[in-house]
Amino acid sequence: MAQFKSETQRANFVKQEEEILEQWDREKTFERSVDSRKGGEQFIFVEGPPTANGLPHPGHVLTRVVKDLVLRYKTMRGFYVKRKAGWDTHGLPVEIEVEKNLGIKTKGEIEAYGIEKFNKKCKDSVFRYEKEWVTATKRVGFWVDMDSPYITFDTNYVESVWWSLKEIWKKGLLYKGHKVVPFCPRCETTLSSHEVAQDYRDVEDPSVYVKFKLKQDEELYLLAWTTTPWTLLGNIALAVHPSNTYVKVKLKDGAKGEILILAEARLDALDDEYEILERFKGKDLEDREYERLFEYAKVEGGEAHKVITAEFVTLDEGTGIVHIAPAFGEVDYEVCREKKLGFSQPVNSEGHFTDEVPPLEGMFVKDADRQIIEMMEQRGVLYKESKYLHSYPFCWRCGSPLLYYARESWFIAMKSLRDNLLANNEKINWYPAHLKHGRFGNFLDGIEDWALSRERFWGTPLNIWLCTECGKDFCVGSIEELKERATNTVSSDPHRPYIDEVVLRCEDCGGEMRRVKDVIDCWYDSGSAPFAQWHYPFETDKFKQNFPADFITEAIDQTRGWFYSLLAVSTAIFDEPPYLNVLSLGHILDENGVKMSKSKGNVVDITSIFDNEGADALRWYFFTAGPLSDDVRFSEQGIVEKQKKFLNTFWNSYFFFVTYAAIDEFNPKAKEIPVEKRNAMDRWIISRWNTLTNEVIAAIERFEIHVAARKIEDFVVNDLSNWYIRRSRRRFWIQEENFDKDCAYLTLYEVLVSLCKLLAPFVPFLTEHIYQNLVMSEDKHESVHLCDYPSTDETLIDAELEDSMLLVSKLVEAGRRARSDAGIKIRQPLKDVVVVCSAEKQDKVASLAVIIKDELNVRELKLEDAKGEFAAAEEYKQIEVDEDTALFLNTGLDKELIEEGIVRDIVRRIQGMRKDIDLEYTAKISIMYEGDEAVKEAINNFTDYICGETLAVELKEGIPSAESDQIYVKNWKIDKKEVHLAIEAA
RNA sequence: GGGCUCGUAGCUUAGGCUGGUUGGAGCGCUCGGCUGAUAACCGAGAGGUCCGGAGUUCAAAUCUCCGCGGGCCCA
Repeated sequence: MAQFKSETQRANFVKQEEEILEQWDREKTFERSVDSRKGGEQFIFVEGPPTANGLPHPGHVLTRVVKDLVLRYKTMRGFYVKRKAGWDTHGLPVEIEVEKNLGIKTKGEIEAYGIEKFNKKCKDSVFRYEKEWVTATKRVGFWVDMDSPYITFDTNYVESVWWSLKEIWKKGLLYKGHKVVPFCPRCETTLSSHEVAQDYRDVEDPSVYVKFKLKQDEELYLLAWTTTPWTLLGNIALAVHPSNTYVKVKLKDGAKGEILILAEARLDALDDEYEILERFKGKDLEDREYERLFEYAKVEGGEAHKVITAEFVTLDEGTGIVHIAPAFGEVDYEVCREKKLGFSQPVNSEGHFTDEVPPLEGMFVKDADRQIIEMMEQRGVLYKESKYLHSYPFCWRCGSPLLYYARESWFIAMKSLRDNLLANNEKINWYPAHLKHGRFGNFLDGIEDWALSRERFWGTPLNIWLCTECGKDFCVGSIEELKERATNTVSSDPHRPYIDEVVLRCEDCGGEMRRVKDVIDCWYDSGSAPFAQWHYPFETDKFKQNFPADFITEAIDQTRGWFYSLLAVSTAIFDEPPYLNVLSLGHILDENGVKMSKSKGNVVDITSIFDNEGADALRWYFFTAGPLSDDVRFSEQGIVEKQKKFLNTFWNSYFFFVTYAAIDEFNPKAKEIPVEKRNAMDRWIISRWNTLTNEVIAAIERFEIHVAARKIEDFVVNDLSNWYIRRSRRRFWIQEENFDKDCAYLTLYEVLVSLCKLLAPFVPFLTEHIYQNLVMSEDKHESVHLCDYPSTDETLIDAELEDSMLLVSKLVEAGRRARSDAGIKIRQPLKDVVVVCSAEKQDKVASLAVIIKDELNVRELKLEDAKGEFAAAEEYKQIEVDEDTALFLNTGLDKELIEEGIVRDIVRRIQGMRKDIDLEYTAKISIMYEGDEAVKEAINNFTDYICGETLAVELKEGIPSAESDQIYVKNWKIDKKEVHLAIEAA
């Protein structure tokens, strides 16, 4: 039979991982691992699609290894786990990347360049870093099917998205309205909220207090405040808080004795002395009409210039009277819509005043502030003016101040689905749990309609056609329907500009129908993944078998991103939750706790981690760092430490085993020894392993990955390596056939193999490497990833034994402390140690007495009842272990003990010398020595012991003075005695 | 500005839900020991305003409130 392959003491993890990768590729291990579970219960996963137009960074790698861990685990637990990769390919970020490359900035420039060419570039750009993504994904060990991924620009995908929008349209949930969006007047484009967040600056704006004269009352003014005077041209209403107190005040002097109204809490805003004439609630002002400030702009669609009440009015700043301009503020727009007020838009799409405002026509709004203030002053409606410092958003591309500006937009009426969203959210398990009713639940509570359309180029075209004659809208739900209804040819590419050419016939009036020029928000694309990846409903089965998902995971920023868009789309169409468990991950910060970003230049290059420490070290670092929901301060040093502490220790446990198993030609298949026949150490480590397995599975099921990983690490480092193997070493060194040695081999072998399985989802490379060498198979490789996940054998858990061992380790600790206090090193044997404890503990200690004697290097262990009065002689050193346990160490020495101490020192030195000259473990040697009488006598009395320990065939006095390459000489000082030792291979 | 979350030794962290001996551990540091699997390990030591403040309580790292700082989302 095949022998275990021998290993080097220091592992080359990176090289091993690369070999494993090749092997997985060659042997299609991933495909086999999935296929082997066909017929098993499904565990459904949906991949949150990344965009491959930038390099993957550590955060992406984290989500990928977490996905991988859970999916490998579930697979090993017997579930059939399909893993379709996905790519998010549409959207503004892609367009911006292309604009940059083309050196253009405005929509006009794009149109001049040609939408066809532009979109072609977008399509190419999307996969610019595909190779890097695929490489990193494979390298980190994420098993996902990248050969047949879903791609959001695919015609099939687009068709499914169209179908879903038609469902929403049929339910009457798709409507056209206005949305106030941040708009860059220079780039002529709206900005996403993400882009807006990129450049907030503290700026000084004019702070103006404006008097609005109430109708019917002479010289009675409402005092309003604004920092954007140019928006006053679009004023439609003034808002007050319904229940706050407002006052009518008479200004004492310098201000013509006029009378103003403002919130009582904001009287500080007045510069003048005043007298309060009257107090009333904001509600009392409702519906009072006031005179327009400027008579220029047209007002359409409703009433205007009256006082309304609104809860959002605050008393933190201003006057408690808020100027409302629906064209320039989101809240303004909403409240006007609610109160059915009119709309006024005196500014064009480049941010210049239109001809509705002759004195300012053609002026850029921000530049008009000065002139507007002067105009107000002339009319006597300006109460006062000052400067105001606040943070205001700027265009991150060109640095222009952004304007908030009402644009036409298509909406999904999510507000009307609020209760359904909340009900579906109840069916979802959130990790961490606080998100469910915290961040996410609160967000759903205050949900707004989804502004779906984007006035852009590269995206899923909005599938709505409008009749140019009668204005009727029609939503196309499939390619087939499009072809049926089209009066001209339909391109096979559903994108702009081809789709823009398709003309339909209006069923009502026979007029021409043309498509709305917009594309849709790419979040809707990815939110459609559960069905669109299967081209539902055009291919039915696959979707039905894969919905809803059992598990998704992404980082915390996706709560209002993908986590929401999935729920929103699924609720609107199926009224079901699209996923049942969602794991939200923290972010990767740099070493100083600051977010990694390109602009700060602190993004860690993940490929160098792969090349230096390897994927397993990185994975283990992530899994043990802390709860997955917490942010991680990423440090390469931390990864190196994990490698040293955990991977090396695991490797060395394995290395120890194969090294001796090779020497002994141990064959695990030839032995079968029931656990109960093995010794206490064996039964203990097996019990510990079974306890561990229980804990690990429970923790993974709770998504407490760090708890599982840390428990395994503790087991490997402390229980297995530093206790079981260290304590059992001598059993492996026995040269002849021996039952106890077989027990040790078998136990260590079983634990290592089981550990490989337990650890396989965590560190898939190292476990594969070790497993394949341990589980020998001549014809083909078996993979650890094709194994079943281990389960606990409760009959092998011996709680009492685990307990006893704990007590033993405490006693050993105490004994060492006693030695340390008495200044007697461990190599010096001592006569006895006395343990005073309860009868119950005595039994436990007695069963493991050998271990204590050996660890403490004492000849005898005596037990005394705690109740009895143990009178220790003078030479006993006492140490308290716990309330009812004490340990007494006999520090008295006699000649024999001293001699043995010397001898053990000599053996230790010789072993060190063997190591110095790299002797094989099994090589025989000759020993030569020189020393004083005491040394000579000790050596003579313990010749057999020395020879046995050091594999010496000869032990003689005198070291040849002649230089020889064969002889290795070293001079030592043992307890202040000069000792010269020499060894030579025999 | 709002919501959520995190903040424990130089660094990484346990404990916190359920308040109760001197707040544990690892890395690093000092001293000593052990070592033919392990740049490993063991013993002792130095190192803590448990972010700050207030409150509840006989008792607060833990519960409550207000701040400060990091992160995310929203404005």
